[in-house]
Order: sequence, then structure tokens, then C-alpha cells
Amino acid sequence: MQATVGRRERKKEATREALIQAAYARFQERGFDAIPIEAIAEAADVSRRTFFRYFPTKEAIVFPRQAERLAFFRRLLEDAPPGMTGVRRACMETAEAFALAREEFMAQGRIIRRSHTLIAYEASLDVQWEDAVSTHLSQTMEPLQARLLAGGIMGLVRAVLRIWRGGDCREDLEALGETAFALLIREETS
Amino acid sequence: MQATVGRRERKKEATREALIQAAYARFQERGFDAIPIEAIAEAADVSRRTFFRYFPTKEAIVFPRQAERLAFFRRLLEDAPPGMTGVRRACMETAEAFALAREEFMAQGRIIRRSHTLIAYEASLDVQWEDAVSTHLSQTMEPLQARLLAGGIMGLVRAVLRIWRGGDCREDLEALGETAFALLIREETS
DNA sequence: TGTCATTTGACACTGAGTGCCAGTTAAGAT
DNA sequence: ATCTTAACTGGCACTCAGTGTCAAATGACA
Repeated sequence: MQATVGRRERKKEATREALIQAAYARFQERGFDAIPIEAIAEAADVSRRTFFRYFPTKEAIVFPRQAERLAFFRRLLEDAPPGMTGVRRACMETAEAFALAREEFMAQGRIIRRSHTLIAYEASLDVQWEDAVSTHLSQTMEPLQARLLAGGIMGLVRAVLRIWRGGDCREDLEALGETAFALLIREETS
Repeated sequence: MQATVGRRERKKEATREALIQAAYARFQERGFDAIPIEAIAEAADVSRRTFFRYFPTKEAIVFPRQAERLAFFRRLLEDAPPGMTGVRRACMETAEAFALAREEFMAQGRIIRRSHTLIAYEASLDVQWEDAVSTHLSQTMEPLQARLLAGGIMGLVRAVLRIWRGGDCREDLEALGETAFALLIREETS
């Protein structure tokens, strides 16, 4: 059933994973800014140059699942009903997935918190999520309204995640999400 | 009436202004990433080392009025009525001020748009504005609600400004602002 | 086994940001 | 006006992120 995966691809995956593990262990302990890429590459037994063949920047390795998560969210949106209702559902299902990866999420949070660079980088990633939401909403409302609403929603989502991480991810993420969505009105029915 | 301003302070101000002018002129023409600090410093007739005594990073010089604007917004919030009403008013008054500085705002936008680094940096600046809003709202509602609502509001504000800049700041910023705030509900009256 | 495409390491280079110190310049007192 | 002191500046050396280039190594496949 599984497509043949050659040694080459397996090694690449292994290297990638080794880099991530090495990076996370060191970032957790001494902070993102204190660890040079050289140290990570060495620990994963590759050259510094090779690091940059796996990750475009030092920041990127802190968000290794970013692409998959965004794709997952996009798929949820496609399968969801149009309008705010669908966005809400997709967000809540994503929240479920995040809650399952609680440990991973916390580790990431601890690293991000201590680095201005990472805080900025993370914020810039949100733009893509906001675009996805905006696109979905555009099906059932004016593009302007859709963009505004998407901005508001993502602002709420950011706040929810910050609060969740701030409390070491102990609170109920889905309850937080519900509270947040309760602050929004008006489901436009086109 | 004016406090005595010595030659030293005047020179500092002049150097700062020269750096900003030199930077903006070059960033506009060739983009943020293409201009090394060396070129800016040279144009302002100071050493590269001195540039960093005026701005902590290359990004910072693109937002030279950031501190003043935030302080201005904070003052507006203090003088405004509590709750959402006050936030709304402070935002709308800030929008007025931004509309007056239209040219400056557009120039900044053109520069930011083309640089991932700057997009990320700008996003990270918003956190302080969100904190200010959150603090204001905390006077009249639960801290959790306040943080969430502040997140939503700043999400809307970001979207408004992006849309405004996207249309080369030709649209009516205040009307956009009104539309945005119309998407929020529930003024909590403690 | 041999050929070919992919991956890697090594090296060199640009540019951001920082620490340090010595030289310059303005402020303020006598 | 001159001296002393504190602030500001330039120059240098250094670390580290990120990129281009090329030759060597390695897996895919016939």
C-alpha cells in the first residue's frame, strides 16, 4: 500500500528530524538566540550549509509543522459550510488537533516567548491563515467585509492561543475558543 | 517658552533625521533588503557604528515615529470613556491622525510590503497596541474577555490598515474604521 | 558494475549587530 | 577664555545568519 520510499528519502527525513530534535533540545535549554546554527548542524552531524538546505532560515526550524497545519486547516475550511459557521467549525476542529499536540505546542511556546525575532516571525505566519479565512468568507459576503471579519477572527484566535500558552496550556482550549467566538456577531447569509 | 535646547541635542536630532531621510529615499527606490546600512550611514555622513546608536536594528528606522504614535494612542485611551466605546473613539481619533499623515503612511507601506522581515517586524509592534487596548478594557470587564476582545479589535484594525494601504490610501479611512467596528457586538457595561 | 541525478561539504563572501577603546566635541564651572 | 567632565563618534575586530559555487560523495536505476 505504501509508495516505495527509497533510502534517499528516508535519510532526508531522518536528517530533518535530527535537526529539529537537536534544535529544540538546545533552544529549550538556552534560548533561541544563544544557539548558533553551527551547534545544531554539528549535533545532527551535518554541515552548517546543509542546515539551510532543510530550512530557509533559523526561525523556520521552530515551526517545522507549519505547512502541514495550514494545509490541514485549509482542507477543513473547504469541507465546512460557507460563512462564519464554517470558519467557526474549522477553527474549533483545529483547536482539537492543537489540544492533542499539547506538549509539542508548549515546548514551542516556551521557545518563542523568549525571542523577539520568533515572536515577529510567528506573527507573520498568521497572514496565510487569515487569507484562508478571508477566501472562505468571500464566498458568502462582500470581499471587504470578508477581509475585515477574517482579520477580527484571526485576532481572536491569536489571543486565544496566547492565553492558552500563557497558562501553560492547562486550560480547556475549546472552551476558550467558544468564549472567543461568542464575542462575534452577525452571520452574514449573503 | 521653549526649553533651552543645546547644540548637542540639535545635532543629534539632525543626524537622526538625516538617517531617516537617507534610508527612506533608498528603501523606496531599491527596497529594504537591497540597501546595506553602510549606504545609509554614508549618505547621512556618519559611521556604520553610529547608525546603531540611533536605531537598534535596521528594521527600526522604518518605523521612526512608532514610540510617539503609541504614546499618543495611550493618551487618547486614558482620556476616553471606559469600555468598548472609549476604545472605538481612541481608534477613530488615531485614524484621523493617520489620514493626515497619508503620504508618510503610504511611503512606509510601499517599503514594508516588499520585505518579509519588515512585515514580521510590523506585526510584532502591534502587540503593544493590543496590550494598551486590553488594559483599557480591563477596567470594565473580566481580564479574559478584555484580552480576547482586544485581540479581535486589533485584528480588525490591522485589516483596516492593510486594506487602506492596499488601495494606496485613497479610500476614506474613517469610513473603513466605522465599517470594521460595526462588526463587533456587545458593549460590556460591567 | 557503470552511469546519472541528487545530495552534501568546504570555502569564500556579504551584511547585521556588538564590544571596546581612543579621539573629538559640547556643557558648565571657575 | 580656559579647564574639566561627560557625551558622542569613528574605527576595528569579532560573531553569526544567509548565499553562491564547485567538487566529492552517494543513492537510483539500467
